[in-house]
Amino acid sequence: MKSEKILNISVDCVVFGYDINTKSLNVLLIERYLESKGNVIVDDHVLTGYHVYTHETLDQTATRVLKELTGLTNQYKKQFKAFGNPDRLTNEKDLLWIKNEEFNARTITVAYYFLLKTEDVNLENNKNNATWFPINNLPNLGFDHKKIIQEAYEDLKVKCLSEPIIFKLLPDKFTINDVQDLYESILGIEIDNRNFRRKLINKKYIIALDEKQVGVSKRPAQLYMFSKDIYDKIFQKNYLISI
Amino acid sequence: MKSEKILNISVDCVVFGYDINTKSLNVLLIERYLESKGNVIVDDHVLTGYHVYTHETLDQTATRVLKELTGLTNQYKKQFKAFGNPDRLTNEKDLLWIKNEEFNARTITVAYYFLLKTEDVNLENNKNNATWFPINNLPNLGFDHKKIIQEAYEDLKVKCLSEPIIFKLLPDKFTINDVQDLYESILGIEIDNRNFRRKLINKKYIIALDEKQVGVSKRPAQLYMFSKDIYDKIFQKNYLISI
DNA sequence: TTTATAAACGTCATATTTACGTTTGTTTTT
DNA sequence: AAAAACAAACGTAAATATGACGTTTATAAA
Repeated sequence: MKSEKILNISVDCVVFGYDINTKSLNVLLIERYLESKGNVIVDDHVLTGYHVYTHETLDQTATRVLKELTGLTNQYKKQFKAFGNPDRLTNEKDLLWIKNEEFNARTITVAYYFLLKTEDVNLENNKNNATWFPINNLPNLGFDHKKIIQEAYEDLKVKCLSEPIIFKLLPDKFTINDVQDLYESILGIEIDNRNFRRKLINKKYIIALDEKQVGVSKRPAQLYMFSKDIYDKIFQKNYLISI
Repeated sequence: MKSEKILNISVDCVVFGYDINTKSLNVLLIERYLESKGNVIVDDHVLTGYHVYTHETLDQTATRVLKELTGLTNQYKKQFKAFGNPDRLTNEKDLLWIKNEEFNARTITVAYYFLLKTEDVNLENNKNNATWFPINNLPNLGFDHKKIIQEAYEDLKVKCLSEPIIFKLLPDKFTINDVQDLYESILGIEIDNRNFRRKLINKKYIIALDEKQVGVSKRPAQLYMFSKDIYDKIFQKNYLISI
């Protein structure tokens, strides 16, 4: 680690990963553990984050934090909100933790979320006991990180309806049902398969490959890919007012 | 002004105001002026903003900044992005200004935008020479405020298509054509009046009043209002996937 | 009373959505 | 080799929404 001045500002990262096998939208959390004189004082989970170095952009901090946690670079990243209430880190456990780690309780954090595939992350021998948790079954969370995750999730829900970010959570080659399963996971709704299928297949930027699933125990499904190039050409501007 | 510690974090506010008479979407800017030994060194415009006090939430800072500028409270406010690149305030003029005002060049700013009506703001005897500028005809801007305004505007463009925030820019009682004019101003497009009219009138939350325009030199138009209550009931969730 | 003009209404073709039923192609079982 | 199981894939008809226009109407001003 370079020795570098830090600002009283941090970046926290909500790492969303989709597990295509279990059809589960997960969040990557690290363990926060502190004991004193044999007593466990803090034992919960938090988002991964770090202070912003003086020479860094906020985006660079986020990228660095993700890389240190997962080894991954070039993943979809979105800055979605800054959190800076004076009372955001003032519960008892957090204050003990802050004292131990020697940072300032009034830290403003700029929160990002990442979208990636759980299968791309190797969690073996990671130092922070990083673990995936289903978005609907989160553990006890420290600081105000429950709120941060919730707001990230809300942003994701809204955004996936109007932008093709869903494909960031899927492998390059996917089936129509994969996409439907993912929408259902994120939104918590059921979608009619026949209508969804037709809608998606009719998109110019959803491209059928000369490939099918392999190793499945039922009729193997057609594989598709998403073409960002075609998408960008079509959607210069779609001014549909749908209030 | 209370004497209060400040953090190395500021809030900048993009104040959007719609002038229903000139049909112009405007941004409220203040003058930045500095001379030294008779020479004008800095003379341009900037957003209004201020450092975050240690006791304040970011939202409170934004509210305070708007109040000091316009006297208004309870206006629509949205935190849309944090800007914190190390080089964001490093051009020559900005450095001179920063030196003069004695603040730190590495200031991270959390940017908000407000939506209100120009007519609600009284600009007489305001200290900062605050002036409205049409969004499409902005003056020279200091710091990275041009970029901040552009990003606010992009966010507004996207958001006004899917959320009824447009009514925050209009008086409580408006005509259908007022709404169309505003959409056209914001989006820079032309909309078919007959189709727009039908679409809007069919919304349950657009309520015809027992009132018409007064003092117009043509057939006076029917006045409508927007009902947030009805809107919220209808749009618990509208899961239309429109990627 | 007429005229000018913006407000307001109407129509039709096409596209999209919703709500279902049916067929097909694999793998697995018999 | 045939049958069964089942998800993948296709189909259809009604309802709703959209896009592109033409027409009528109410009011103020002439």
